[in-house]
Amino acid sequence: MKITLKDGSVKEYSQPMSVMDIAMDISQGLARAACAGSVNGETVDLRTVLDKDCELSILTFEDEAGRAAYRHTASHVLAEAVKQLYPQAKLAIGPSIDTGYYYDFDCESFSREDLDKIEAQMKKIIKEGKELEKFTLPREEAIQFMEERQEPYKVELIRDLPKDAVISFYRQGDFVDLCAGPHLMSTKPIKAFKLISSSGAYWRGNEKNKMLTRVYGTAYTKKEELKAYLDHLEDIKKRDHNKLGREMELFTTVDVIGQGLPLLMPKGVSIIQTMQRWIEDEEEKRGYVRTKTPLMAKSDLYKISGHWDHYKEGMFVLGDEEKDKEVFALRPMTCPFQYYVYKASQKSYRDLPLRYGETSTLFRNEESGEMHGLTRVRQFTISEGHLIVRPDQMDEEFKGCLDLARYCLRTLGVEEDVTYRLSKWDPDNSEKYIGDAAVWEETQDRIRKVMHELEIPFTEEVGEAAFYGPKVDIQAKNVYGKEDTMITIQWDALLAEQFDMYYVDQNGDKVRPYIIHRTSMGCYERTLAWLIEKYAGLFPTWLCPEQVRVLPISEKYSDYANKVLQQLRDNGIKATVDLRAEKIGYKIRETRLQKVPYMLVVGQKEEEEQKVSLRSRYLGDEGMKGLSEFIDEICKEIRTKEIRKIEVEEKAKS
RNA sequence: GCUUUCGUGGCUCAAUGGUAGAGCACUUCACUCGUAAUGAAGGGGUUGUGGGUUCGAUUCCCAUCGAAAGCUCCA
Repeated sequence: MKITLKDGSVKEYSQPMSVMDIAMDISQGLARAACAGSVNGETVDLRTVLDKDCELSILTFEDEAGRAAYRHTASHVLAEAVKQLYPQAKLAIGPSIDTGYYYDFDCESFSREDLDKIEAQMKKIIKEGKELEKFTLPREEAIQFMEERQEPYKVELIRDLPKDAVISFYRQGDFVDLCAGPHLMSTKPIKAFKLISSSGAYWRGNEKNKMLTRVYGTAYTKKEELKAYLDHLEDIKKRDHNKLGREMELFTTVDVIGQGLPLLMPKGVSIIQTMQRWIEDEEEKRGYVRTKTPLMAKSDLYKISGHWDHYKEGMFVLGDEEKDKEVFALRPMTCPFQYYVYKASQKSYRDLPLRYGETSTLFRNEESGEMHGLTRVRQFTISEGHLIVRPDQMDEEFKGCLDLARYCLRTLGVEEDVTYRLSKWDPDNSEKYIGDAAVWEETQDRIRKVMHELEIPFTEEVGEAAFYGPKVDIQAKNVYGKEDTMITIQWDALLAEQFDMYYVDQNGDKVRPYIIHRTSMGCYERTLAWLIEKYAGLFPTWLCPEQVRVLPISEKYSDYANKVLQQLRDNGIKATVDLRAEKIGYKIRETRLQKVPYMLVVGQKEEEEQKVSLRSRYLGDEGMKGLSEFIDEICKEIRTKEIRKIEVEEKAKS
């Protein structure tokens, strides 16, 4: 048999060989690093015996699938340790994940001390360096085997496997786990691992099921890599918007005001205001008209829209249908309000497309565990818009929305940080949606076509659509890797019917328009959170709540400092002055810590020459300069929304 | 909503079943200063809230509100 290796070389063997044997034949080093194999592109266990010609790569920790096998074995070590320390614990599942692995147990929850004990036990197990042995059992025997071992979750998993599936197990010493693999040959190579945390998780991810205890861990081949990862976890906490945003006085929360109701403070408002003005102006350039519609409506409206049936528990309802003549609800979206703006007069095909925009405050009654900083809140403001278009204009208008969204992302400097997702309906769950299958398939095809034409890479996700249509969601990850929707563009061929919207075509017939629901940028609160984390608080100058601070050397130069300040403000620059009787070093330190991009130091020299000494976070001390020259430069930077690279090292805050 | 953890001056944190302490910040005074912390003095907490146990609770128990991580959810 001929084995073609990654580098193109060919090995010939006269008898069947396991992947591990081949690795050993190539080199001892490779055999030591081997985690799994890849045969004709398919990941296999090191124990897999090859008997036909094929292409083989030996996967190590450097390969994604190899890393997964390595960490999966670490999760088995975790499970073995838990079973040794807590024999009554029942095993559920324990896969590898991006950042490591986890294992779910049905048992008492673990404290940090418990995790430390488990870690120590894992060390012992690894030191013993037990071999992992793979074996398979027929279905009935597999069930019986796990029943004898009193593992009800494993029994359930086996019962759900296809009838003809080969059921494999891995054994290390006394510990046996149902597992498809692949795994390392022994527990010995696991060099650097750490249990990160413990939390609850529902069995099979269903909240109706029992809550199990999940232990998260990670594992690396080198101690330094593990340390680097743990340091990274500490580091990202510093950019966490929920911490940094409060520290920088962008927002705060107050117990008595309520969950999910952050208070935006002056600096936070400044950033949001800047973005809002920019977006509103940009939309106007692109032919949008603006509406301003009520924050609440009678229940009747939501009954027409379908929200009363599909989304009532997510709304803040004012009043009681049993007792009150009128029941109101705070709006969770703007759609129907703008539809009634459309319906206020009769429309011709010549009027379309109509692009309505509104800076719209919405209310959603999220469950108490869902709220988070500025990213999941109960009241938020969004650059919401609805385009009422003729069916034949739909593709072009949809493209226009994507173009606007991408312009916004580009300008904010986050274009590279997003992924695009086509969110489709779930045909197996059709009662969650309105309209029939044909409409859904057609609109999904048309969105796909648009995305291909624009050459935007995207993934597809079943069951993520709105109840009235499929959509393109633009997703971003926060510092912890958790994904959120930043921008959404939704294709709606159905709601016009619900609201009896129409236009009159060339023939004088009434025709249903299509609707695009879209945001040009995510909600302002969430976008602010995203930018805080993206820039670690060092926002591009045009977004900074304070762009320049004037620092007089002593109180003697207050008058000149005030004069400089006034000129900056006259030019629309967000500037302040620090007139306190402090030393210049102190004022500079404070200004840097508050992340103000530019400082203008003024003293005797500057006053005599009518200049300023510039110090920026970009280049540090830049020396004396004419004030108008500086104003020209910064105004240009602000006008072009430039994202300047920060060259000056931030000194640690001690 | 569920599991776990947490809640001490504006912020970061310390402490003990026996009348709460530090640093930063704040206020006042002195210094009038040249590129990351000038010095001194002072004010500020019924330890999230409400109960209970106890001679005594900030510490132990219960409830409640809020926060963090994860799960579920996100029209």
